[in-house]
Amino acid sequence: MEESNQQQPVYKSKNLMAERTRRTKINQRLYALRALVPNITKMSKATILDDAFDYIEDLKKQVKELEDELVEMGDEREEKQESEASKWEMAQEVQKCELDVVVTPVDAKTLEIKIVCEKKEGGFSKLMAALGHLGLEVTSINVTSFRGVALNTICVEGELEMLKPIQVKELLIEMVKEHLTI
Amino acid sequence: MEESNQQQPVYKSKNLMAERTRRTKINQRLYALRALVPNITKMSKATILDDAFDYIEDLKKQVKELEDELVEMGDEREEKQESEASKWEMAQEVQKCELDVVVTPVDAKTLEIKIVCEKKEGGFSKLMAALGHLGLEVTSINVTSFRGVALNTICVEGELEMLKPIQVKELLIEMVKEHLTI
DNA sequence: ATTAACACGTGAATC
DNA sequence: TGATTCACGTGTTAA
Repeated sequence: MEESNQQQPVYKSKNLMAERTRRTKINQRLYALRALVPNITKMSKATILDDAFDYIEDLKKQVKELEDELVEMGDEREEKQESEASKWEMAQEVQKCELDVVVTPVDAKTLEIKIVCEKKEGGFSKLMAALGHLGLEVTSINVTSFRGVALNTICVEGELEMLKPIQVKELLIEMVKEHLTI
Repeated sequence: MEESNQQQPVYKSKNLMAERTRRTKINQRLYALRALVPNITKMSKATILDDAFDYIEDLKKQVKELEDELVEMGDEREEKQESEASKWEMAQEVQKCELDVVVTPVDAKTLEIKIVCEKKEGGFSKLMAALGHLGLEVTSINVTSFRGVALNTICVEGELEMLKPIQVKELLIEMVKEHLTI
């Protein structure tokens, strides 16, 4: 119950409202800051600032560590890529060939390979070895031969980021030319 | 010039000093915070808090991005390590393996061979080579592998007068034990 | 002279 | 109760 006869304080300063809004503003920012900082110990103005300080230092440290770790990994990654690239270059020598090799990507890790070639003693083994050497894991094979012609359907899985179907095809053509077609 | 008769203010509150130290404390933290934050626009209390807020948000964002990037790289790295490790483990496990080799005569010249064994790098090639060495011509192969276990169904033709199914089986078991089970 | 920002002392509330 | 913390109104100062 508010009484009508209560004193209305008379304010001398003109900047009263300005000061009020200023304080409100500061407090708002302060509380916003508090909301942003986890692990608040005490909700005091001083401690809020203190925790914010520590938190910023923590974040700075984290950023620095993560950046260091990242460049480190980046270096390793580049090294690996480079080594694989050189491997790849070695195997890159490709000639034209009129064999029937079809490489079809199934999904991100799987290729379907169809090869029609002349059947040769030991050739199939070498084909398997070649696929293994490319880092491709054979998950399924179906081979039938008739009258000296072999029909190979092979499913392989592997890291295909660096091994595009067309490249696999060219490698296989070379392989087949060299070892299988005779 | 200070006069000796100037009024010394009389303070009513007892918490005057406490309040003074409190304000000093808050201001110290505030200035410390300001020193920690780069790109200060205006040196006002409100703006200091505001800039600190934005800065923390910025740092949080940076940390998150870096972490994501790192996790991504970490996954790739782990995958590679894991693949190589599994390869290594597979290559190391030589002894323990229960084989399942079934040799069934189809006709006078044809055998159907079923082999269930652990999948090994290059093992399949050796199996093919071994069959060739036995004078058996492979006319049909079907291989599927799942979780490191390979299921081979092979049809071979050859001169079987001297090569009974049971002998082929024993030879294959030995062969698989020696080269395939890994 | 107007304004924005600040420090101060004080009363009140909280623990 | 004392000790802390806060909000408030005010005076002051620099732009």
